[in-house]
Amino acid sequence: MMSGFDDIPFFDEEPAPRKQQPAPAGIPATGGIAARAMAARDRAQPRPDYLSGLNPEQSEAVETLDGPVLVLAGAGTGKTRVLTTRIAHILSTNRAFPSQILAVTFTNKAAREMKERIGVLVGHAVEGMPWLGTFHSIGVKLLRRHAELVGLRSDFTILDTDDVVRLIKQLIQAEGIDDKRWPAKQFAGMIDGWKNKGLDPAQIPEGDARAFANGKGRELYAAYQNRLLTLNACDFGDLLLHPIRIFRMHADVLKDYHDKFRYILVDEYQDTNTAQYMWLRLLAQRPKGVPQNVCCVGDDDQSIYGWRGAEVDNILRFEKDFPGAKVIKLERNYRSTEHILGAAGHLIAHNEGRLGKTLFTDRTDPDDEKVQVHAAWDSEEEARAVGEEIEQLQRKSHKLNDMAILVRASFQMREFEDRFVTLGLNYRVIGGPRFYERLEIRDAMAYFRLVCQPADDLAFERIVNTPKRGLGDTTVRTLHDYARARDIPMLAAASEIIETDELKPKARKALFDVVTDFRRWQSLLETTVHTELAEQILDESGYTAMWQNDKTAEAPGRLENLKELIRSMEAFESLRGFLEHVALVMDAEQNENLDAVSIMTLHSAKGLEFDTVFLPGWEEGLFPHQRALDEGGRSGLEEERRLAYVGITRAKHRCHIWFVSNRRIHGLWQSTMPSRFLEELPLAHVDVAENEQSYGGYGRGGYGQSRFDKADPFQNNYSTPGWKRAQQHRSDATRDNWGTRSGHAVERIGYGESGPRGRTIDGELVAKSTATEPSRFSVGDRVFHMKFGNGNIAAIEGNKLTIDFDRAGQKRVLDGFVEKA
DNA sequence: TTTGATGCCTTTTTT
DNA sequence: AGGCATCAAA
Repeated sequence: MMSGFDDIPFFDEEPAPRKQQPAPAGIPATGGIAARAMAARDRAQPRPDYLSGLNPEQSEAVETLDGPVLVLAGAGTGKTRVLTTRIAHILSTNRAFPSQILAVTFTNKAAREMKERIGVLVGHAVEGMPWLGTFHSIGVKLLRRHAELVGLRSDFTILDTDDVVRLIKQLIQAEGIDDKRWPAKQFAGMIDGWKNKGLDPAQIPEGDARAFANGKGRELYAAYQNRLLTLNACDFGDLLLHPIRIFRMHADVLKDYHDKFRYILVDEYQDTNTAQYMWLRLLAQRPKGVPQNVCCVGDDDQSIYGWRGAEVDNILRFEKDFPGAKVIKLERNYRSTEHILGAAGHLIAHNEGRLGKTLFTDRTDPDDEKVQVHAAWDSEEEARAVGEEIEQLQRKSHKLNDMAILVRASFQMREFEDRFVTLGLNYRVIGGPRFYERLEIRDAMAYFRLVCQPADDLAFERIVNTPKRGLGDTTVRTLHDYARARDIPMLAAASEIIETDELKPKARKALFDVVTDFRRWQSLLETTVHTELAEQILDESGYTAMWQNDKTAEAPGRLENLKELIRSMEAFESLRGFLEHVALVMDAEQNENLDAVSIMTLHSAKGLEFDTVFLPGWEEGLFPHQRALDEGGRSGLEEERRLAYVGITRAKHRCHIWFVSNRRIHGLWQSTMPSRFLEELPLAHVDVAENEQSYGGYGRGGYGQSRFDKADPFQNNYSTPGWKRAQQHRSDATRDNWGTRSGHAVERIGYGESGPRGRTIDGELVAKSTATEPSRFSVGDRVFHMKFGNGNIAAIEGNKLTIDFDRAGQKRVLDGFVEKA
């Protein structure tokens, strides 16, 4: 949305067209004679090693150092290489010191990777780059320096989502608002949304403000911000917003950073939200005539985070924001086969409002496989068949590490996991529950936080009665009120209140012990090695013992995690340093060295590549997701399509797409239609894979007429009444009409003899949601099926029957297709 | 405090 | 459907 920027005075100032002007002192001359001289010097010298091997566009992106540059880097076009080489180039031409480069990424992973790769190019110099990091980590660094300008102390705490929700809940209750009707979590989401847009409580739209808690939205938001200040705390959004405030209100501070950052680079620019954009504009802005050496790299076709506030618009209007910007497109792809690029390119061409790139590759290998589209009866069969293919590849000595299953929604993962467990296939789920989000880790962290930052009331409340110390709600409430009345932190309140007789003797004693413990730990903070102190805290507090005495199945794992936590502290110098790391880096490294298939969502796959990629679940309603359609309309659909594009372009050599005709969603069996994206794939690069083993020998005419003898399953599915109806709403007939093809069956890289028992076809999309009705059959019944003949029912699941057919073997069919024999 | 019941939600995720 | 979280009651 456009909200926000236009009323920011600072941005209204149109930068003048760039013209040659003497550079102010302290900034290297970048135009005119000096520049030409430098360019001449550069030419005179042999091209440095790191520049060789770049294609012309990449070179241009690396060597255009003056003025704004937008690099539109398609998938697999060497984006990271350009970024890292550009930095190396800046450093080795002495344009700037390492500390004068601001390089921003979105994730810690990306930052880490960039640092490593720059290290390879320039060696130790990378260590002198303190301003390479995520928006948030750089934000923290800025804020620690200037905290007092926004009313914080520099040792402020960073709250994570969980803390924020609990805090908001308290505020809602304090206002006397029903927290059932107005969930804290929802409000936390709203605040997050506002902060993504860079809005203060005073700036939020009236409508938004009224939408929550009978119009108290604005007051609550303001109360929340106040509470954060008293707690000396920040949420993630503040890590961006506070620096923005500081830059706006203190021109001298901003000027310092303008002088400092000679070069600014931003990765994944298409993912920036409004707040990040404002932050960046403030830093990149220069006095008129001074070049804005800002280089943003991104791909509008890979913008998949609109739902969390990313503004594709930021990348689309770069040239307006930075007049005179040079736009460089990287379209030469080094990752995928022509078929994969062809399929992806054709798909994404259905989006409007693109900057327009077409990936190409020189490689043409007749052996390259087209993108394969497969059909399956249901998700179970889908998982089984994918498992088969993986084993097949494995037998041809492909590494599991080179394969990935990319799903739209995480509930799809389970089916694959189940199957792989059965097969004994190693797999790795990426993006599951995070280490630092585990209960025991958060508890332990709360102890550490409170030792380092006694004002951290959230931490205090979290652990004051963990393990159980008889300090229940009543006591905590009393303490809370006491602290609030005097405007002091709860730990401080605790040490006061135990001197009084406000509490019952039992609670008083327990609280006394807690206070004493924390005093002792605090006194050890400077003198004891932090890992030892941490261990000591967990032991003396009784926290370790609590889990040791716990006989539930998870307890040993939790203890193990605590050990792991202590171990991971070793890499840090102090408890404080560790806390900061955890606040910002919520992920823990996974165990590498294991050959395993990766299972993850399409979102978490961005930036990765695999030899073989499986894309299951391409069905209307799931992908594109119904909710994206309902809530996002056309742009929602386009974002889904970009997601599909991201999925396909992850593949280097093989890309296998699946759809099923029946899927269980929220416990109900639903018949599904193939995704419209399938229809948007170009015939030239896609094959419809047909399982040669389909029901044990159809095709040899074993079981009478099957419509599949005449046409592929797509024609069947696609000529369903429902599908046709769906088509009518689409204006232009699609260019790729599967229906024009007849009888095409792709030679599968075969399922061997041990392959799946065969696809139960029956594409008729008539499977009504009959699952709730009791089946009219029972196990053991003798039944007749039009195609498979006679058989006995082996099992019943809702309206799905597993039947042992006399001639066709075991199949699963819908009960609508059989009758009692 | 622990247990049992009830109600709710169910796309994607970073920091 | 089912899993989880929260809530009320013992």
